Amino acid sequence: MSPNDAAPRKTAADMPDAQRAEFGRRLLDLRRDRGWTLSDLAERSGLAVSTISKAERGLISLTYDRMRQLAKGLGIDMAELLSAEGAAFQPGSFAVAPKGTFKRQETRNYVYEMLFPELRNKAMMPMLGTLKAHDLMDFDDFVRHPGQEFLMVLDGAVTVYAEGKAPVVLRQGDSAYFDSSRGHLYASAGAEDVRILVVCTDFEASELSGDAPVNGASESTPD
Amino acid sequence: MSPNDAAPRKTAADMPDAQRAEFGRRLLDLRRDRGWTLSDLAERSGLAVSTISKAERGLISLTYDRMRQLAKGLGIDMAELLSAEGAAFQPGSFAVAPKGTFKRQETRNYVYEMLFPELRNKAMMPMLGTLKAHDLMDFDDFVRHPGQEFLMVLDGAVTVYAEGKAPVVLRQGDSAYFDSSRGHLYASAGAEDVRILVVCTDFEASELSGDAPVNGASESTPD
DNA sequence: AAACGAATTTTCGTATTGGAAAAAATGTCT
DNA sequence: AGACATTTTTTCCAATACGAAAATTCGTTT
Repeated sequence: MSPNDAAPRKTAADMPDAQRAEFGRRLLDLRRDRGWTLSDLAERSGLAVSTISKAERGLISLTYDRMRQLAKGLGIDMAELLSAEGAAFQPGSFAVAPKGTFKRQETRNYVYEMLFPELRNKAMMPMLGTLKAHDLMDFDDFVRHPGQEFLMVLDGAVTVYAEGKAPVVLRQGDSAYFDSSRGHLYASAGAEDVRILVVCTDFEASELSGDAPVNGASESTPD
Repeated sequence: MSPNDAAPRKTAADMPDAQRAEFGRRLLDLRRDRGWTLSDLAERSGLAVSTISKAERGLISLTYDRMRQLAKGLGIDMAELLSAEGAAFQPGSFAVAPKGTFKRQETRNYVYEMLFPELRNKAMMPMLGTLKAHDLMDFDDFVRHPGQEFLMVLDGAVTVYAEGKAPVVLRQGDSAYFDSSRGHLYASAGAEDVRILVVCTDFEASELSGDAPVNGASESTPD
């Protein structure tokens, strides 16, 4: 392999801007919530003024050591510094989705009916799905995503394939719970369509960020 | 100020070794728990083998971007990557609960069927419940717990009371999603029993350990 | 013990972070 | 509006992160 063929180094510039920018905004908020200037935080944390400024604007990606210094200077722990990056789930939120109220979401193997798409930053992502009988699933690519997944069969029978395990058939009322970073795939197990409920955690917002219109409106009234 | 008086740049070498080393050990444990080589994790995360190796041994301080990549590759979120060694959901977990497989859990107002009680440290707590028709609910005490809650009506009609809101009636197939620290209560809305599925986040293990007295327990005990 | 493949560590060059100082922008007061 | 102080951003250079490849170590088989 000649030098020209070397894979380009993945640079910070290749990262999605949104995540770095969100962290920066959070850092800025934490500082301003305290009424501090960049100098104040610099003194308390031991970081340079310019470094903090650049981090707040998402221009640089801080190292672990620097983040520890910042957390200490802000009087918080690392989890808090990194938690709820961006907007948090709206306190007091209450939303209702009547049957048939969802946002359609297509993936390679499934069509999902996302519930409560208007609720930002949910810890859980509930969705309904129908698996057609005799659909050919693409077994070359198990689905994987960080977090955990709960499956309940509402109607029919589904075969659940989990990487490294024998397939298992679940029927109406049965459920499964698993680490969703493990490869997994669902398929109808019988002659009829299957109706399932899936609830996932830890979805990246960008994976579900489509702004398509909601099929019907659901009440969402924070008080 | 002469150049000799300039404050020396705080280098990574000046950081306490213990914290960086601790992070490195955690990263190593996370990888080994999965039975992965450095190459495996490198592939999944997009980081170089040598970078991961150096991070595990505390030789370098990873940037935020790189840590995000690692978390994604490991199938965990940032909080878990940075959390102190504590209880974690078992990587690769996969559990099936056939209909009727649950642990009974009684609270003041409800009797729940907890699903997957054997899975420790779940991000979600799925449970089924039956609300008896004509049950008298104790309206003096809304239920509250930190986190978020998803409700789906499997059969029948339920009235959902949320503090500060008008009651809303949900029927089979309807669902609700809300901040569970907001006071809430469910009651049968009709002449027949109601079957519901509830999935909660952020439960303290102690809240569901069954240690609480069945009747007479005060829901207003601060934690 | 030797051979071999796999896994990890080391090396070295490039890219990026990080800090100090200068420049620019912003805020306050008259 | 102008003067001045404060805050933030930009600039430039040194230090360190990072990746690819080479070297070393480790594990398995004969």
